[in-house]
Amino acid sequence: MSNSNENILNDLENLNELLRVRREKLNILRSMGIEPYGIDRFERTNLSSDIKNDYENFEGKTVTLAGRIMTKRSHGKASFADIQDRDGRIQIYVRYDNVGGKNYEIFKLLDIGDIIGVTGEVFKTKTGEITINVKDFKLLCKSLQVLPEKWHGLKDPDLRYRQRYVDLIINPSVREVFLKRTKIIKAIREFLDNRGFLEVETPVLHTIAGGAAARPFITHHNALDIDMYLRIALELHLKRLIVGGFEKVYEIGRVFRNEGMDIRHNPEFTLLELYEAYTDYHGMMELTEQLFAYVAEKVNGSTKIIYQGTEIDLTPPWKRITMVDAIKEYVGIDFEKVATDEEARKIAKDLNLELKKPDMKKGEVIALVFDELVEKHLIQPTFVMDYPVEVSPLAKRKRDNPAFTSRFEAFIYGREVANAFSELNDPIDQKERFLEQLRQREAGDEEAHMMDEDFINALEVGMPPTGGLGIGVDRLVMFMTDSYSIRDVILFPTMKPKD
RNA sequence: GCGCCAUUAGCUCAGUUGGCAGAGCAGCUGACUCUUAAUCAGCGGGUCCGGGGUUCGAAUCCCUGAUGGCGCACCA
Repeated sequence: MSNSNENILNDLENLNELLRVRREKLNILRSMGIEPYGIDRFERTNLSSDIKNDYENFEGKTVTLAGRIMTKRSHGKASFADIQDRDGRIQIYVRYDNVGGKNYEIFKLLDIGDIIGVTGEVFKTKTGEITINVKDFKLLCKSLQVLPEKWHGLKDPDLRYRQRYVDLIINPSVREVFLKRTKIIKAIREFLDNRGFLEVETPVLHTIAGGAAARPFITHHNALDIDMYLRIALELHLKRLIVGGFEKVYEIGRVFRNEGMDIRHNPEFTLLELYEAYTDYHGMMELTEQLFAYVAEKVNGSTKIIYQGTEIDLTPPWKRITMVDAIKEYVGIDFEKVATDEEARKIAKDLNLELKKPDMKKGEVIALVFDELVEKHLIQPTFVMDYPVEVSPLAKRKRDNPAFTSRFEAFIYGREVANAFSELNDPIDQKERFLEQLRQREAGDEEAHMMDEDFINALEVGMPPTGGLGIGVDRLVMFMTDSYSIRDVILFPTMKPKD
């Protein structure tokens, strides 16, 4: 302990001047009998916002507040400062007359970034600023780092993400986004709880990474000496719970996909999945549009939002169109008239689309054409229904057309925001589809689904007709907060270490 | 993974044709008891992202590496 203190002192000369000065002040304060990290507990009577929002009631009253010093303006024997607590900033006024000579000297040693508690009387300065006339103050924490400057704040994205704590101190709009994120998640829970859904928790560590097509992160369990996967979806466990008789379940949880990163993808992200027995994907469409409308109304006060300058109307009901009709509408090609895989592949080539593999099936070509040429047009909320069975290994086939499934994805601003289907509950069909995925895996598709024998067993026990829905919570938050990048709605986005 | 761009004081940014490293804020010293981008006077502060190279001379040009941003690819 004393050794490390000496080391810190010995290092003073190697420190940048600004940092050295702060450590020197720390020592001076200690020599004056102030221990800057010595206070365990500080009782406040109010937050800054209490006083600012209700000045008439507080005028002349004595209050105790605490917060971080954000600006300091000293005028000889009187000083002003702004302190920031969780609800905002308020000005304090510290006079030599009021606090005494020694305390005034201590106050002069305080820096922007230090955290103090103050007690004093509420008044308005002659320029009209609501202010605390400080009678007594305590240093609660000395800051040894320098905060970014008051005009331009912290802009460097690298620093903002790596030192989010500084970003949150300096940039009020960042704090607003994350407060809203919390409100959104709370609103989702309210919405689902009110409809009788049961919130559950399922494993994050999987021995089979199922429920989605994605590359998983691999980790290792030492005691069992087996590799495990971080989950890529919640789906297969939640459906086991439907088999188990819960009937309406949801989970809001972190999933992990070992893929590229960009403005819409973070390696770990928050997924909402819900399953409801005895309904189908039409029920899920209704639920999806109601959920979005509820959340928007709750956090923004309107079902209309502006995203990156575009007004988006989330008011139900949303447009519904089948994938084949959407392609007909936006590309002018009618896949109902396409009979063979060869014919479908020729269409893709004529459209200058690159086939991901030489033997692509018709359904895969339909999905490709949709992804490449239709998705980006779907700005207003749109349900795209009836996905090809080849790209939907967990969805129920349409009885009148088994090449397609009772599945939809919802699109807003050209982005997928929800994925849902009538859940496949035929264990034999499910097993065949897993086997087909395995064949693709053998052929080199690392993202093909894995076989999950126990899930097949659950389906053999019997799952009622069920509708299931997945929503990317981060993307929902992006829309509600008008955020350009997913990193702006994740407190600590994944960053590569420096060096 | 590929391409483009960025990286200069704690922060935000200038830096011309390759010729002494700059400003504002922050900091320090002094003055100032209702200021609020406080003011006034003075002072200090640099691994110009790292490593190589070209050159009499490199923040500036070339090569290479790191991190970040954007776009593309990947992501049904």
